[in-house]
Amino acid sequence: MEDSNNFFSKVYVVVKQIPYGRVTSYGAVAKYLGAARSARMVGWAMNASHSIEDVPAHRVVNKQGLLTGKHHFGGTNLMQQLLESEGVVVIDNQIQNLDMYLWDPWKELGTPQDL
DNA sequence: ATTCTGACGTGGG
DNA sequence: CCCCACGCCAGAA
Repeated sequence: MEDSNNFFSKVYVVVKQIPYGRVTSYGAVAKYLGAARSARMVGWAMNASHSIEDVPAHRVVNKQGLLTGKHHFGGTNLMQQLLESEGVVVIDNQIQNLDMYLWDPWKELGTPQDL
């Protein structure tokens, strides 16, 4: 648990930096961490984060802006409700104006030097 | 130990 | 435009 000072921990750090009403993609986070081709692990980390820390997993979607992991949130449309609650327009598990809500780690955090 | 799957992404046909 | 396969790594059967 506390030994998750690896890829998982990195993912949590980045995801936790996502501001309110913002979203990012698994691939973006993965690439930011240097594992551009391990986007799957990001999603896997989210699943683990469920029992570790308060990681806003609902702010992490696939590159299409589709709420692929909404099924893992417990409820059926809980993820969508959370996003809409933050001002994000979500229709049929699909984020509208994704380009407007997309949060780029490089743009906000800069280079992954602290990681 | 082996096999498959998985909250993805990209590329090829 | 749609379908399929590969890569990546970790965990479960």
